[in-house]
Amino acid sequence: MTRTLTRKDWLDHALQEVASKGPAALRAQSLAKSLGVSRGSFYWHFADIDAFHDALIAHWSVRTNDSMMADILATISEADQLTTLLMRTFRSGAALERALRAWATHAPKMAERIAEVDARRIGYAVDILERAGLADAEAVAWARLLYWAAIGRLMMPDAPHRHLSDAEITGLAKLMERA
Amino acid sequence: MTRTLTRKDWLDHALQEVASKGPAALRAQSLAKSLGVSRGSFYWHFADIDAFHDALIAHWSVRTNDSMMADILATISEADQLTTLLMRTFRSGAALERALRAWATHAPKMAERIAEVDARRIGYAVDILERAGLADAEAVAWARLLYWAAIGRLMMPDAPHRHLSDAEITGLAKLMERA
DNA sequence: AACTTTCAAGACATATGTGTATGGTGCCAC
DNA sequence: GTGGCACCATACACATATGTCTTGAAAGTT
Repeated sequence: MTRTLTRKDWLDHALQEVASKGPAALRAQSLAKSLGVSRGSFYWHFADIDAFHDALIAHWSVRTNDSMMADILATISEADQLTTLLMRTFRSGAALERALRAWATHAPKMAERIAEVDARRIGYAVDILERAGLADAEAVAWARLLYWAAIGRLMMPDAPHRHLSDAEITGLAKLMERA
Repeated sequence: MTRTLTRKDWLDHALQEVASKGPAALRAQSLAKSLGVSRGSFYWHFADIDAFHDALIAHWSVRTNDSMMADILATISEADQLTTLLMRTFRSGAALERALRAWATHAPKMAERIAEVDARRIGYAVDILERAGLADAEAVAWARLLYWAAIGRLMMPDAPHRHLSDAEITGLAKLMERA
């Protein structure tokens, strides 16, 4: 029941819109219409479209990094950490991440942040694999391969297979342990 | 030196544009401008934007399926077929496929064709792995994992790593054979 | 109560997009 | 050589986008 909109309201709403309608929905007029306000509000909170995009990317970036690490570190068993990471990557905000990665293909600033997130996640996967006993080079190779597979799966268009079951994800983790 | 443009000219040019500028470049006016003609030509060759998109998707679909299969079947050694498939997927028209997959995230018709291409490629990978001696279930699991990794790698934003060397791809193929 | 700040509406200029209708130009057939 | 067809330009009506400016309402401040 907020009488007026905040900067954060605009950014949160934009994330919803891009997740469901794609990067083309990230327009001042389109967002204003779906929010039921005029663009006067938009141009009060943000200097222009570019500044808005920058703010949106930053908003998503901090939210993603925070939530992911907290979630993984909260898992009790060390053996389950890889499974948790995989699940988190395969599942979390699938539609949003899919849309943002699509956007990133032709939005360099978004691409930078995505690259940061990827590097962080892969690094964490390497840590887990090394603690599980894999040699350095092998851990890196496997971490990359598994992470690429996670992203590739995420970007696949055939919806019925998009969400892996817990069993399938656990199976992937076990498959890796055999190497 | 064609004096006038053909339907195919428009489609080929559109593929170039979407590869370099993204799905947002698939507009009649934008394409006409970059071709140095007016939209009169566009609306003579195509009924409307939707019909153009359909034609573009079909154009890409046949081109992709034709070239991929011809390329793979032309490889001599059976042992090299997996490597060829991986290379073909990792490399061929990377920018175009990246852009079209980005487009497909919010264009159902494009998503359908992408799904067809994916199914075909994965099916072919399964064949190769089975001929190499893997059991049915394992061949399917590995084919999917490797193909997802290929796509995930393709969609990664950090450019310096986008193109895998021959050695890295061969390494992936070998990594799989150990399982 | 008067004043200021915060937020949003509305009008305006301009750019870019779609789609139609009409007219023009070059080429080929006959 | 003229008639017809294929291809494209131009003009029009309309929708949607950005960004600026002016006005105004509602909340908080003093």
